[in-house]
Amino acid sequence: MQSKKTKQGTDNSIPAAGRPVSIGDVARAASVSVATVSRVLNSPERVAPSTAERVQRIIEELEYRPNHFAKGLITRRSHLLAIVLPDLSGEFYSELMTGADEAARSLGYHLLVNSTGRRSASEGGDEILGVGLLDGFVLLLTEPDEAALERAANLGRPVVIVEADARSQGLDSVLVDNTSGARAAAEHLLSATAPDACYFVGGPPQNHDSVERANAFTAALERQGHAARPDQVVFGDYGVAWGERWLQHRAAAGSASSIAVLAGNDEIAYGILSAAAREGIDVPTELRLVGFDNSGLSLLTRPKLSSVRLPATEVGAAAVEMLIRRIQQPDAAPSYVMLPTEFVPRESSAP
Amino acid sequence: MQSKKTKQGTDNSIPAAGRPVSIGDVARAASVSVATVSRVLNSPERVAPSTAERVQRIIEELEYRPNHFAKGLITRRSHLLAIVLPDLSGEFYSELMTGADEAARSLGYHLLVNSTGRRSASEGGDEILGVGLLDGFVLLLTEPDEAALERAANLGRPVVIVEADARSQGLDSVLVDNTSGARAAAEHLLSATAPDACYFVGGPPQNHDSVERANAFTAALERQGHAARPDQVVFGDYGVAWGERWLQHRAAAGSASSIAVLAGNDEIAYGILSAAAREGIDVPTELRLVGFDNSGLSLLTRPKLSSVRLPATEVGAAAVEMLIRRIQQPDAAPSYVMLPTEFVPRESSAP
DNA sequence: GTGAAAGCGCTAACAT
DNA sequence: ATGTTAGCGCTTTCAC
Repeated sequence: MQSKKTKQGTDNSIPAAGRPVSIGDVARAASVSVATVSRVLNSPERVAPSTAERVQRIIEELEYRPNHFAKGLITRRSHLLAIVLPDLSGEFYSELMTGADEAARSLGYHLLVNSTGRRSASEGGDEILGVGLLDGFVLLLTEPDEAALERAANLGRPVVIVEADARSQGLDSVLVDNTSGARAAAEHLLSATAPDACYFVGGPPQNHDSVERANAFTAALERQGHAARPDQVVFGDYGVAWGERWLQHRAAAGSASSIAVLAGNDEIAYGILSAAAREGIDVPTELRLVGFDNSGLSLLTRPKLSSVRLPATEVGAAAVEMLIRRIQQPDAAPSYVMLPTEFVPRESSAP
Repeated sequence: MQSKKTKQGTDNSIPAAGRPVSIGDVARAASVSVATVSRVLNSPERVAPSTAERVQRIIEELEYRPNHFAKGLITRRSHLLAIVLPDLSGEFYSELMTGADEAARSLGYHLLVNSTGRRSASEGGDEILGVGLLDGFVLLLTEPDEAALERAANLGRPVVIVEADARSQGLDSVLVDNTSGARAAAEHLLSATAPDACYFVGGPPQNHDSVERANAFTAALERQGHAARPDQVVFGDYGVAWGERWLQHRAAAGSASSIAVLAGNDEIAYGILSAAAREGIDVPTELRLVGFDNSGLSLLTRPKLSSVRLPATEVGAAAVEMLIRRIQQPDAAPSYVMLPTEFVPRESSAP
């Protein structure tokens, strides 16, 4: 306000002190209209090369930076995306975020990462969704949650769901296919170990991924004509201690040798590995072992841990790409992408 | 545009279809002026309780959501913050982000996390800094980089620097004090092991943290009247293999027993631990071991790894709090915070 | 306590 | 190819 009155200097092409340089300042300095400056910025082909160049020079001289609030007020676009997840830690999430961030950047968007603390992603979402400056959301649901999906669908904004099938709500979704990698891992083990000596030591029995991995394992045995015994497919949790416990138990029963194990994740595998070392069971000659997740841990262990790689960066990238596509074509049919996991052989499962 | 013409229904208190509900729609429905609605939203105490309540009800009925572009156009505030870091992965970063995110949320802000890929945080910053919708930035610099700091200072926007002292540029900064934790760890080792049998197996010699940790270690020995021999303080890299190499080397020389080791990070410690297991050296009875970073790894190993905890969440929270303070008081004197690391005793270093 | 009106900086018709 | 002008939705004096 006052800056209007306190304008100093006689050259009115120089903007008033204090106030940031506006498109009007540029227009005045370049002796063109604001519309032309706007065109130089947004559709340079529609302005004469000579003017474009001159305006551009002034823009740089004045260090003009467009006001995105004003721009967004009209375009209703911020080029800001949010990815909402339950937790920021964990290798899977950070890789996913990296992939998402890269995809966003390469498509001219920026990514707002938001953890919801302990609460469900959709709940926390409500909060961030309120921001209103965001063009769309990637929602990561850890537990399938129909209510959460519904809320997401009623957001009135573009949303992509990760780790849950949201087709029922007409939303785009991207999922991880545990089956492909688990199958490959199981077949790898079966290539040198009899089906009745193969084991799956899984994570929580309620966990969706855990069950999917188990099923792929069971199916692989079945394809060899072997119906898995109950003790061949067991569940526990995703911790090291469970893996240790499992192996100790088998060792005590004298049946921890000449076997092959697919673990529900790398931590379980690590537990099995260290317990085996303590029991004097050699990996991989006496016990062949494959983890899951292909975490950093799998490179640390001796022997190095074979594992199944999750398509984390790909998931992030795919989600963002789908989101941007939806922003640009709000009425396109919902798409559904399933990204494969991949068996990564290392020392711990060598035949 | 066309929605203006296609307004249906005779009750003109009902907003035209298609267009989002605006403050004007609310005003009309409540038979007040837009100014009053604005007041209800921003300074309810300045409006009569009865009107406030009525307006509030209409707001909810209509599910009115303020347009933050319009709001920001005037207030020049988005309540959006960005934290720019070189990499999204790593436990330290994710904890830091969690702390930052929580602090931001609790102060009414939202956090935009941005990785700069391989490039320096300040470089990548330029990109995101251009966004213009952001109220301020937390910049994480891994390598001290005077040029980057200068650019950050000339941003013309609130910035807080993490992991680098930016007082020279008049910027707020928050740092990790390696010394406190390293000192405590060293003293813990010295409490039961002679100074000439204590070792520091560090990370890269160029790394600032690495050197700080080494210096604190050396100083602790000195306080016991012992000047560290060259072989007592060595540098390598931050990998497992370096730890293994170091221990194997000592074992080959027959001097890997009855010693105490402070490792430059947990991975080095893990390397030392597994090599020790292979050499038949018991931890902690023959070799007392402390890691650094207090990573997830330290809970996985057997025995569990003593380590030094980095104040990751605290750093994130402090940075965001400082940033918000600066946004609110742009002319306050630059502050400088140093957060202590903390020794966490576990099994691997038990006397 | 409330309303009228003037912008904030920009884009997008519509003219020329 | 360029200029004029009318808003976008909101906050904020300034009156009343």
